[in-house]
Amino acid sequence: MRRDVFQAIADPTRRAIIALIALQSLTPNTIAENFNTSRQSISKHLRILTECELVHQEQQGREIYYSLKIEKMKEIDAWLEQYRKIWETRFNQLENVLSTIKKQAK
Amino acid sequence: MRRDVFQAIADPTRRAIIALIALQSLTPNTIAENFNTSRQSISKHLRILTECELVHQEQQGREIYYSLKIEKMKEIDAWLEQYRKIWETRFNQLENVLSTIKKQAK
DNA sequence: ATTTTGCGCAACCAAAAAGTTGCATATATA
DNA sequence: TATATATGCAACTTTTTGGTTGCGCAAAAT
Repeated sequence: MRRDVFQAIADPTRRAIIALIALQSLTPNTIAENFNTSRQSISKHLRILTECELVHQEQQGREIYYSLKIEKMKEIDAWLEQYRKIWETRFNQLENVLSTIKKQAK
Repeated sequence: MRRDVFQAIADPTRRAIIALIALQSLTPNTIAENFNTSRQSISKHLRILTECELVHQEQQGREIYYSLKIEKMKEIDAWLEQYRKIWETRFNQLENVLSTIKKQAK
């Protein structure tokens, strides 16, 4: 059972859940109301998100509030960093080319 | 058949392929040499990456060179942006709290 | 011209994932 | 106390995915 952040965000429903609980804690039922799927399937997605340590649970009476562990999202950001470097370099190279052309035009 | 960038990067082999061809174009055979899986399975991953428009193919005789379309990676970056805003805001809030504590300490 | 090489594609298979159904458990409420 | 509500969990089904095998085709090498 692969269980990492990349796997977690691969599913569109999970990305939508992430977006929902990014700013406020919500219960499974409330989350499920936003989708046209069953509570149980949302529950399953929440379990996966929990296993990936992407969400935090807080029991309050018989309700469980789920919220996003935003720090975990930084893992994706960190992975992306290497590619960000590449596209920035390419952009700079393009800039150099453009400025060279400019100079030659004078 | 869902086919988006998030689905593409969900598989560790595909992430490794992306890393491999990020800086230089490679043929399927060369890519496959870096893994202990068959050429065909790599070929299949390349097809998925192509369908997601994450890679670019360039035929050269009977060889096909694959390279990363780095711009596509920016889609992930764009998606991440909304969460980056959140964690930066939270950091600033923490900063405010800390500076308030500092002031009170004086 | 024949053989080898690089590749994609389709068919198949096993494993995993997504969703459903049914239940158990704990907390509220009447 | 009996009932309703919120939830997790396990079993089952269907769909998707990753991988293999076996082709066919075109380009290179012999």
